[in-house]
Amino acid sequence: MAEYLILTEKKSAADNFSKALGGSSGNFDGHSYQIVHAQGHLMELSEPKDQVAGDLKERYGSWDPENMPWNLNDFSWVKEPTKAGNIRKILSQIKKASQNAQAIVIATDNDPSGEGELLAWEIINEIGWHGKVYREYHDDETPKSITKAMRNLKDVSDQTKDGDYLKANVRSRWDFASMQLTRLATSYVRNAGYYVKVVNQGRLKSVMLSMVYKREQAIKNYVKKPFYEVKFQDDQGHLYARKVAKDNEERLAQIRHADKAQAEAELTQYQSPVHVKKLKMVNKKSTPKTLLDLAKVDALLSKKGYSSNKIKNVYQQLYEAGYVSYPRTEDKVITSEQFNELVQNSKEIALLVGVNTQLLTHLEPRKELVKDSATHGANRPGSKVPASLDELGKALKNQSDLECAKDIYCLLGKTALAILGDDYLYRVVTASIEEYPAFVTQYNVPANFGWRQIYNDGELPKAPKPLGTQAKAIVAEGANPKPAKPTKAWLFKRLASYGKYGIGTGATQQSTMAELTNAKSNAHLLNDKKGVLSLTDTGLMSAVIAQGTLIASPKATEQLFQGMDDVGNFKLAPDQLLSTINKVVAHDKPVLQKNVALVEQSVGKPQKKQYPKREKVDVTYQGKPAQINAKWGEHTWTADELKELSAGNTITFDYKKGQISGQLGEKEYKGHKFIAFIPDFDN
DNA sequence: GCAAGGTC
Repeated sequence: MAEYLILTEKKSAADNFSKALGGSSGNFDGHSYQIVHAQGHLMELSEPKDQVAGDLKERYGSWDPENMPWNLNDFSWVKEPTKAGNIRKILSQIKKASQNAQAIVIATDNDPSGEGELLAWEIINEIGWHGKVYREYHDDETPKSITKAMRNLKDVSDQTKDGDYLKANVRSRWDFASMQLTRLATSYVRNAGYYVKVVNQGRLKSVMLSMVYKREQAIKNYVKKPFYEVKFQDDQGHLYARKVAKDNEERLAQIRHADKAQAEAELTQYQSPVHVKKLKMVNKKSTPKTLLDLAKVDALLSKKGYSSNKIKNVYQQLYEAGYVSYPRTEDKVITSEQFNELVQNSKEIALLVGVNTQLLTHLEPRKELVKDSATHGANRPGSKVPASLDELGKALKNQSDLECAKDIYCLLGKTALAILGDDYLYRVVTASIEEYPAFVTQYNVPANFGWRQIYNDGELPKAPKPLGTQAKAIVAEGANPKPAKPTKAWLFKRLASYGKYGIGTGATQQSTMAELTNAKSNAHLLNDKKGVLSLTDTGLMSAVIAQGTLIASPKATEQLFQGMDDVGNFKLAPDQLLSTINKVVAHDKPVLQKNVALVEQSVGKPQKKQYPKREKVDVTYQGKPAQINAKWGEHTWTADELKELSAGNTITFDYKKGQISGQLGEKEYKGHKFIAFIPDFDN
């Protein structure tokens, strides 16, 4: 009988706890223990209609705008196990193990969002545990950190006083309540006559779509404004120009002439040719960049044409086989242990990914990349190094993903090995025109490529020509820059760097990107062509209808997260923060309604035949011939199923993540009676 | 059918 039941977030964490404490059960520091693990969140909030009293079910099941905003006091906030296959089994295992324990130790990921506390308390509440609960706070999953944390347990038995739980819990309710905006947007667009599945809105999705939309508009509205500027050009081609700060419009207007003739007039004021004067040459160096996160891997490999969905799935399979490190890390650095492992495996990895081992010379950890604390460490090759790249196929369900797996491994290998390369050394040359010192030029001369020979995003810079001796005044043509096309790399960067908190976690950004760009998803709102994004028709509707709303503003997340900090510090009551979503819905509802008119401007009038006529098949119901839809949702009836249904039998078939049972019956819609498949859950 | 957050 174990005294402590140690609950970790996932299997890999349970394995690391087991290593640190000396087994999946045993004795540590005078206490007997047993380790169990969750699998991320095991519970999720029930459907809105299942959280309210009987007479309110219709209202909260409805997508009709007249039923919103919701009154959040109507909600019970009851949760149920998630739909994934083995969740109930995991829950019952944890419950069973808890029956022998004197206390539960929350040992989930220790992250400031409080998500680890939330998913632990969801489980603790679900199994009906009312005993002692402790929290340990590990910085990373090394034995040293885990044992240290396990010696410093905090009693958190009262969950209403666990600030981390409170903040994450209110976050989850706020986000859940934000689904009203999807219902509103979808209903308004449908009521205007458009055929759409769902017009998604949320504080992450809407912001992503809005960013792409605004960039698309900026490209569409771009008007090239050429300007003419006097510069000097030396006999080696280097250009000398006057330095002006970008925001110094007054000075820019003096130098950049809209009229070519003005520039030509200015040109005559200068003598030409003139002399080049070298001002200085400074030695500089740059160290390897930080390692990758999943969003960066996604953005870089999308250039090769892989979808976000494929990268997510293939990466996960490589992780499960031990070939790559944990995918959904927030870390951009690694620990010394992780660094040592990389050094040990470096030659093998280099041979696999095609890096010259002689370049691996910097075996001392650089302090900006190797820190004392990092939970999973940045994305990099795993502990298990394959004997060949083809061996990665063993990890894959589908061998056609092998090329993608190899590209992921090579990218991770090269970026990780780059931190074992020398500094990149270069010289910065500055020169000016002797007669007109305001005209300057500056360029870099690479001296030693160092780590950039191991990994460089794009081509290595070429050595520039030497400085010339003489220069001539010329009229150079320039223009206001055309906005670049929106790409995944651009979007990820904007999301991550917004405000104090960023918008969405790296892992959620990548999985949301995968959802939005997946043609099979209900939320297929973005097209992806080698990493270049564009809005689908529904995506455009979603973005257009959300203009001017709070949900599409990054400030919504910023204020929510600021409020979460206050909830975590007990400066703000959770319900106070939750009520801010009511204000968002109240503000956004009329904006969405008004914006429907803009949808017509951008995608045109709805076509007349909106809802495709469904294909019918013949059945028999109570001895009489009838017709039903050939498909139920995404399921097409087989001949056998139709036979069974016609015989009046109940059939069961696999559907999405579960099974559906039901039989034929009568249905009524708008006064019209017909025969249809009635699933059991409708009764 | 809906959110965003975990996870396989």
